[in-house]
Amino acid sequence: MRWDVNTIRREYLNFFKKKGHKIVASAPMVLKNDPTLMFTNAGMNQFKDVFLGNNSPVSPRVADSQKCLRVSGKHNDLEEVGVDTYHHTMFEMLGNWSFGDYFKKEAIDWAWELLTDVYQIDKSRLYITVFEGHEGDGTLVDEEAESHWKNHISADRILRCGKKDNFWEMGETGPCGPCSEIHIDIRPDSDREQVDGKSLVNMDHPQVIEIWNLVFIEFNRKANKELESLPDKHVDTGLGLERLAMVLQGKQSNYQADVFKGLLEKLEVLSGKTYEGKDGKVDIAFRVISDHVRAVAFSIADGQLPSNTGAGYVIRRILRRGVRYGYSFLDLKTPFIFQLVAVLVEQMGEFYPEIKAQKGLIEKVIREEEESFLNTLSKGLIRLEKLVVGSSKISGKDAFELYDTYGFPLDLTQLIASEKNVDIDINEFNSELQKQKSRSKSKNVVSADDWVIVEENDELGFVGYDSMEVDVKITRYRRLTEKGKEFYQFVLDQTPFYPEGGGQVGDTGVLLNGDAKIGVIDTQKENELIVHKVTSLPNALEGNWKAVVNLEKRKLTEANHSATHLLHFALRKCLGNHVEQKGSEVNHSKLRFDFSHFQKMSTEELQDVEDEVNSMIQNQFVLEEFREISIEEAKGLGAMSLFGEKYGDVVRMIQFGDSKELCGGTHVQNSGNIGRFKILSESSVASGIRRIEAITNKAVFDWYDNQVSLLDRVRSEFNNPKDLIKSIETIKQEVSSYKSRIEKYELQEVGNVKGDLLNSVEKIADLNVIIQEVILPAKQIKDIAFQLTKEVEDLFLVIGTRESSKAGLTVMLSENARATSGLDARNIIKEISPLIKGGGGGQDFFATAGGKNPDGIAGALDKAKSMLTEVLQ
RNA sequence: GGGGAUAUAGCUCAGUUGGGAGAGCAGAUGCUUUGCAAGUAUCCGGUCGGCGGUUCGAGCCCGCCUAUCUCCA
Repeated sequence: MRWDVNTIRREYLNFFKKKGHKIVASAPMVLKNDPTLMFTNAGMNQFKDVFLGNNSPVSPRVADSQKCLRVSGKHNDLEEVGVDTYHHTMFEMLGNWSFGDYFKKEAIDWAWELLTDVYQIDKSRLYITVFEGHEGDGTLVDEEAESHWKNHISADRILRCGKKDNFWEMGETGPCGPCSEIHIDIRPDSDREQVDGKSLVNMDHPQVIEIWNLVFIEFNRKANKELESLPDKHVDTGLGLERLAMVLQGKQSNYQADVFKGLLEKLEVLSGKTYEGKDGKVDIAFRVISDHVRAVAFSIADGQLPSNTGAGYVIRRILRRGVRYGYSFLDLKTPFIFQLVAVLVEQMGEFYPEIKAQKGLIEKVIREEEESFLNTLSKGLIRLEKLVVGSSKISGKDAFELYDTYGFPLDLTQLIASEKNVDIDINEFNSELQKQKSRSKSKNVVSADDWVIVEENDELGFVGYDSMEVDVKITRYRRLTEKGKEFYQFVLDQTPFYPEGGGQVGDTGVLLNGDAKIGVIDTQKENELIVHKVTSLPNALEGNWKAVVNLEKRKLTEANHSATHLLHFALRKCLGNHVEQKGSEVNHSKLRFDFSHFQKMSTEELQDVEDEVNSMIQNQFVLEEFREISIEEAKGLGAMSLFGEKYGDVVRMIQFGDSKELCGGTHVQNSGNIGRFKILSESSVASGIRRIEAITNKAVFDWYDNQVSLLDRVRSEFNNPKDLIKSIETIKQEVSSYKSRIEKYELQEVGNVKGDLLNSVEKIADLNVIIQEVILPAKQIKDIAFQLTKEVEDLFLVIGTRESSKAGLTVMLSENARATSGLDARNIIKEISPLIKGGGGGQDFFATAGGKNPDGIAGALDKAKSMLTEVLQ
């Protein structure tokens, strides 16, 4: 095939390279530094700062192929993808940019040249749209663009369109401008003769579609909604690679092009079904799955594992949608999506080396995720079956419980319900969802009074990187009520106390002024304010105070914090770069570190990580602190930054050896000061996220001391053997052999007692009566009673037993005994148990009682006997 | 961070108001068969996640842990 997708991409980039463009790599699809956006959803994302003027471009002319992900927005709700043949979650956007360099003429000329000359697209199928102007904005028809187009195409193929389609804005405010789109009509000639393609432009026709959007950024939208002309005008274009491939390969649907062909073929093999390219559920399933596997695989390659939060949750939902369609319509009930990864790597691995490099990880993660979801599904199906049986309606509450507790998707519930002609109360479902949302929001209530100003003064904030003791003034205070208890909060003009942040706990310490002494029990940040929590108010707040940090705790905390950095580094080294910090908590006694990783760490891995950290400690790396460094510089040096953290332009970077992290916390001066590092546990906090808890410094030595003394005690309990393990194994073996021997003897004992009881049978009327006191544990008396009732007909059994100061009674009546006597075991127990000062109960044939008067057993047995003789007379 | 759920034989799961721990599959053995697949009969297999409490008696009720799943933020 002449125009396979890799050739199309290469030719595009080559074309613009020849026109003086710098070819740049695709930015990651998963964004980590933009709070407004989770995923790259357009080619221009990585140049946002250039358009905003915050950053200068690497070159005035740039071109690339950008991987993008869209899961929401116009025409691109996740639930719509796969239903038609031309929308995707993940797609590649070819783009060329001019930053204050060329403008409309070149952009238009080159677009035309590339499409018609290089790609040889039939000119008679192309249509152009230009902006028609907007009165409110004071913008006019984009005659400039129109006149350039007229050099290539006849005027009757150029349409003027409105603001909705042909005026691009980045946001409420900011850079914007008119755009000009190239549309193509790929319908068969017979259709084209009947209906003019021009009339179908921008009409959502699947075969008359936009392929290239050229945006001319020439205005800035101000906050008052007015437009001002930009001094530097930019070009931003986007050409969808998948659509282009469809056009150049002469196909009617993106999914018929080679981009998806391999995936669909593999899926046909896996499912034994055939993709026909129509609108049936089976075909939709084919499209959904082949689309979603791309999105998921690339996200994982970008380091975003499926999880239960944020971007990871979006990825999980995409993958599960794929599984769901395979499950429902292709009858694929075992993991299958992971098997498509190899096809994807084969096809795209050359241009996107990240998926090739991480193929194994991607397959493993997808497979595990599929398995766990299929498990969830099958459990949910069973529950749903039970709900549907004999009912014409599923309540919203039940549907919500399935969804919320068992993770069973609503659409599957709906699907199954509709198959069985059962209704679901969606309104109730939604209101349950709403309740769940508000439950999650409610927090524990803390009430604070207004601030009271003590002394007007500047508040300089934290100075505790360098000093642990500082002369300070209290500038203000307020009262705080927390769970019914009263506290006070102080703000100081400057403070050596580290406020909780970056996982590190707030400092504790004291404030001193002459004889006055206030204990600071916690330090926290409230926006930019550092507040010190104390339990009581001194007589006078004014004057000069000395703020003294609890040095011992701070030092231990620092050792744990620095160790956390080394741990992070060691984990990435031993497990791979998919490891990322997901949370941490560091105090003076231990450290806790949560990170992304897809499976339980093995003992060996834990040992490797621990060894790596300890060797970094032994290397005695001197702390290198870059207190004020630009974020670009820090990243250029390879500093680790955290997802979800907000960083300013100037950051602080902490380095020990090769470990470099952006961090505001406090650290030891030399990694050697950490002393020693020991992992105590490795566990899971959510799927895909593991937690390590560890200790350092003195705590490690204490831990070893405890272990050694424990071992010593164990050793001495075994009389200090040469081989302790062997001794333990021997003892274990002996115990189990004694256990089985004891059981044998007990069985014999039970047999003996049973024999004695059988010998004591007394005939009263037609009943075989056994009334005896024996010495056996309660459990065995029960066994005997059940055995005897099978072996002895017409049994009337009452057994008493004593164990130290406790007494027990057991009554067993055969069916016949109950019938003849009219007695109930429960009644007998009720009558006789007071004699042993106790009570009990049971069933009609078997009842037990316990009491604390063993001396009453004889009387109780007599009474039982007389109850029997009385009713028989 | 918060809500909900689950934990019983090697595996998948039942277990009624608290009253003698079960099924299917897997495993062992015998029979059947030239052999396999299958059939058939018998057997083995359990700290009912852990700790504590209530009770005459707890797999079941209560409390606290641990692990896993799931939804929300």
